[in-house]
Amino acid sequence: MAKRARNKAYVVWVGRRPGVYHSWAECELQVKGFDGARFKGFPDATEAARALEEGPAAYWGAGERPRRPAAPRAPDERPTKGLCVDAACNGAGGDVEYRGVLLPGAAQVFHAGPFPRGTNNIGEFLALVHGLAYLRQRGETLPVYSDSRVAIGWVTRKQSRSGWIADGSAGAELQALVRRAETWLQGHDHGIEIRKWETADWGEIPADFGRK
RNA sequence: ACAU
DNA sequence: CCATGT
Ligand SMILES: [Mg+2]
Ligand SMILES: [Mg+2]
Repeated sequence: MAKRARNKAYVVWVGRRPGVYHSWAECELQVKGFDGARFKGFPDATEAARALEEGPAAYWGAGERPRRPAAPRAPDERPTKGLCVDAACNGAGGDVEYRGVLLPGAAQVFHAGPFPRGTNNIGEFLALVHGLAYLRQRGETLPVYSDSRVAIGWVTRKQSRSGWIADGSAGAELQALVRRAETWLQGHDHGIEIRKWETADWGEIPADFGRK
């Protein structure tokens, strides 16, 4: 996997001991639980050092993000019929749960978890497969919506590509559920339409857990 | 970069 | 700010 351009240096303007740090772990010690802390990551130590001189004012936030999400761009086109699925994960390696919600109305029709030691993508994948099985069992012809490109991709190829599954670091229960989901996909021609939920246009998917 |  | 993925 092409690694993301990750921050390598962190400037702490306000914290236990202001300065430049070379790992998030070090930075976090200076900043976590420190009221009014101001800090930011940079690609390298040179940029971080310059930022330390300039002060935090040049770099907007103080750990605060916009309180409200951006407004949907096309709420008029928001789907009114279908099964929406979503997952929640308490950090990579944290607890995973997922659910499905039926439109119109957004009534919850299934929910599973929390299961220990998973990832966002494992949850999104299980949610989507559960949605397909749910619709198939009832002979429903509705589309399923997911906001996860990763999950849609895995389901389309009927196999997950989770690093946490591949190397066995996911919880045993999740490991088994993913395996079962893959087997189910490979054995059923569900014929259900899978659609991407366009969050930027329509707002959060109705199945969202609202924890962000 | 994009989606979470 | 972190992490999981294409
Ligand atoms: Mg989601
Ligand atoms: Mg969500």
